[in-house]
Amino acid sequence: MAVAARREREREARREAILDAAQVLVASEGYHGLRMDAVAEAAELSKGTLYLYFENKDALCAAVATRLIDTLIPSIQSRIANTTTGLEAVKQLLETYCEFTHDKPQHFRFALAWLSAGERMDDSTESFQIYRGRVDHMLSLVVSAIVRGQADGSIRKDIDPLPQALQVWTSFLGVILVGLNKEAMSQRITAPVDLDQLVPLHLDSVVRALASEGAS
Amino acid sequence: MAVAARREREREARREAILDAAQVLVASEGYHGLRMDAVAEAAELSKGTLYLYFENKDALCAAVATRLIDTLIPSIQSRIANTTTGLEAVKQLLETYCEFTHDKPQHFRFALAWLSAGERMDDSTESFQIYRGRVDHMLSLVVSAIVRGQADGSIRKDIDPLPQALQVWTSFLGVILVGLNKEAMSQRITAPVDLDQLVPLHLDSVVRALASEGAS
DNA sequence: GTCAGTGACTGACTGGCGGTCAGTTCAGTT
DNA sequence: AACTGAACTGACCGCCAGTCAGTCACTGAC
Repeated sequence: MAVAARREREREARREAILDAAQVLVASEGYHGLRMDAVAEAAELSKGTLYLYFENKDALCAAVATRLIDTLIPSIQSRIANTTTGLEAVKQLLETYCEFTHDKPQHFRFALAWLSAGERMDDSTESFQIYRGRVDHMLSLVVSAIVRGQADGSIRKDIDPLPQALQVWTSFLGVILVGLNKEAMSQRITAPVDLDQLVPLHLDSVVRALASEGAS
Repeated sequence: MAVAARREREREARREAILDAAQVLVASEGYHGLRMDAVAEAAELSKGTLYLYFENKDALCAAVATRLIDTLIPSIQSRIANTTTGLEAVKQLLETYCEFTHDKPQHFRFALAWLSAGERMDDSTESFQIYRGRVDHMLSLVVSAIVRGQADGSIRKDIDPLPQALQVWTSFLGVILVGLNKEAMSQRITAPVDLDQLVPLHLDSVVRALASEGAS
């Protein structure tokens, strides 16, 4: 039955088409602005069809986020490969992360910040489990960079890599979250601050906190 | 006309009653779980009446958040007053902040994290402007602690207080955000990490990054 | 060639919720 | 007693995620 194989391919193509449509819309409208009707319209399908491919809106969003992270991880890995110390690797990792968020702010605000969203989100779907796997993977990159830094002496040895990696990650998240929606933030904070300088500032803080005493 | 004065008091009391009801509900249901019908029910009013006191749901939420922050600020100020250095003040400030979030996680997750919410929120209401004022105030406490630390030598002099205060604040936000909903996070991250240790870890990082070279 | 089976797709519909507004109530005024 | 207006009400509206009974196109068996 070559038919079944073709059907499978076609199905996968449809799924990708839906993801394409959703990705464009999520960038322009944000998560809450994303309408399933609009996705259906953009994908030239009826709304009901979307639900044959994704359990619900959150599952669709998780799949979009997963695809986005999948473009980020290889970049990070290649950047890390060219570093001489673990501390440098952490720095490169975060910088790559930043460049991506700078390129496609809406996408990554969504893909990464979503994780920390306080509000209810359906995390029971298969799509979400896959997304979770990607996040775990990114976190593991931070952990191994720290471990490597401890081995080569660039990072303090009195820290526990896993919790520290989470600290680095989550604090970065906060900075990115605020830095990404400058327009809204400048409405919400009176202080005349250029939010673009926030990220390098934080990067510097993280490096200072991780570096071994003697390191430059 | 003593009548007008009494009316004004009664009106204020109603407003407070609505806020009481909303505060309880926002703690148990979160922002998205908060239903205006439920608030009306809890306040023993009809839904329409809520809109005589608050322009919309976001304005109501901003007012709740403002009240919560108003309980936090005095505590922070008294804690700061008893410190010997600016660096110590920053530390105490963040710790106080933490204790409050630990006591009433749902409340402060809402009150503080809300600011950084990526999603659209009506920030045009008067209630929101007042809320914004409180956030500015909290931020200014961080700024002055840093300035003080630079004066007394406990904090590095090569940093710009305002952006650095924002960096401290926003990175803390990220950590708090994740740390607060441990249950959900443990669903979203496979790593076996005790999220409670995240906050002290971050506190330590912040202090290390701010401290002048020679300081202990 | 036909026809029953199968999977893809559709769009009208439901239910939940934020927000509205014409109408009711009643303390206070004249 | 008649009037005024502020407080309050709840039925109603529009929007949107999610559903489901029904249609359509293709396939493989006979």
